[in-house]
Amino acid sequence: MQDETTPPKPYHHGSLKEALVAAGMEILDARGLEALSLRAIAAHVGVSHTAPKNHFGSLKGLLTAIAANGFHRHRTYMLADANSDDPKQRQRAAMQGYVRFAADHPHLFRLMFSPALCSFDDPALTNAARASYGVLQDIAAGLDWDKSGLPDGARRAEMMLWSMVHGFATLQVAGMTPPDGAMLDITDIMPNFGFLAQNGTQNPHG
Amino acid sequence: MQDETTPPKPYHHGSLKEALVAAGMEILDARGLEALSLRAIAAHVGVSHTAPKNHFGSLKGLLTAIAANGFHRHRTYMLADANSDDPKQRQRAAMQGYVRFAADHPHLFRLMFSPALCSFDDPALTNAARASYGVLQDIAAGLDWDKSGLPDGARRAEMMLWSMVHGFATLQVAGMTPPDGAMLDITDIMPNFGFLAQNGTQNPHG
DNA sequence: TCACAAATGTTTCCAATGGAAATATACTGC
DNA sequence: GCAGTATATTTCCATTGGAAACATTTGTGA
Repeated sequence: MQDETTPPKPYHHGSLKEALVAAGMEILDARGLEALSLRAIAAHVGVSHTAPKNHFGSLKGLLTAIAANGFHRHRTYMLADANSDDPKQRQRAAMQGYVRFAADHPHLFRLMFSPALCSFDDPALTNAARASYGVLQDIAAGLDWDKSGLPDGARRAEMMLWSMVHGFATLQVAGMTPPDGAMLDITDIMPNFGFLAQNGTQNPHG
Repeated sequence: MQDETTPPKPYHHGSLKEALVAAGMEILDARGLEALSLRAIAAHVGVSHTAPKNHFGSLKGLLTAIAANGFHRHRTYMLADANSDDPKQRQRAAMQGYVRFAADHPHLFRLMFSPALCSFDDPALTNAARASYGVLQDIAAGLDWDKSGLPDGARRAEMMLWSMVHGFATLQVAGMTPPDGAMLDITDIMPNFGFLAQNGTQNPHG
């Protein structure tokens, strides 16, 4: 009963690993994190729900690979305007990229910061996450917000910057905006640290 | 076969609604958000897994009630030192309370900010969340960080404060601390806004 | 007091999920 | 060619949330 002109579906997929990650991304963006089941991903590729086990061990392993891929994209978003001449512009772009990524891929963003879903013991994931964090580190290094005299200024600067932008993105993804709810830009809530200050069109007083 | 001295378990619980919420809290703190199933909560109280439906409609309804209760506790944490004479001390205490709540009840904290798990259409939840947010609003109102000249300064001050403290708490709950990982205090990463500056023992340079 | 409705719980059943185990098929090195 | 490994399927199972039918208690109005 097999049509001879169309070759039968091969038993082996050939690049199932990559296909599963790609399928997961599509499901995430199209139907959300709650729809991202092992069976749904497998069905999207056209394999049985136990096939992924050979490549990822378990659902958590697959989600971990998806999250790692997400961190690569995340970093790309932050480096969007990395070639700009103006360092302030680069800094602004990185912050906005962090938030824009979360807005464009809210479910992927949630997955990436859910240790219950993906394993941060996996080197591929931790390396990707660290690379993404590195962009923030570079920015924080150029920051002179700290007049306290406390030690560990660099680490505290990073944590301040990360907390602010991550909190902003997280709350936005969760749909939690202040009561009256108009959309804000991350650069509009940043204090003036001697960076992000001369905000061109938006801040004529800089 | 029923022992006549011990009355048989009554068919009706009497205060199942409250008991289920309390059971959920205990499971959250003891076994985590992933263990918080409808059946687990019901079993903890000693009723069938369909009994909660009469009071909460569905699992999501029950989780919503638990989250609402969580926001009340959250607010209590933030108001821990609300009677202090020093306004700076009150502000510090509120920030630290926000973070301390997340550290003490990480799974409850995650639940409270998971719109996929609990319904923010429920007035009980939104009211509790708003009350908690009100504490932050009061603090932000006393903040003079904004020299930008942009409009909506109050709302942006709130969002800045909320983003920073929520991001810090969220990252901490997710186990994401900067690479070298020593624990920081939220007040040690806050910029000097003319508040939180004179940090007594920790900041002799204030 | 009694009939009857409403509220509260239970039992039973069902579909969906992730995973384990056994099996089938294809590739690879010798 | 042929054994051994890698890849994928089929089958089975425990767990989960929910729907439906039924049981028990409580409340209400004549």
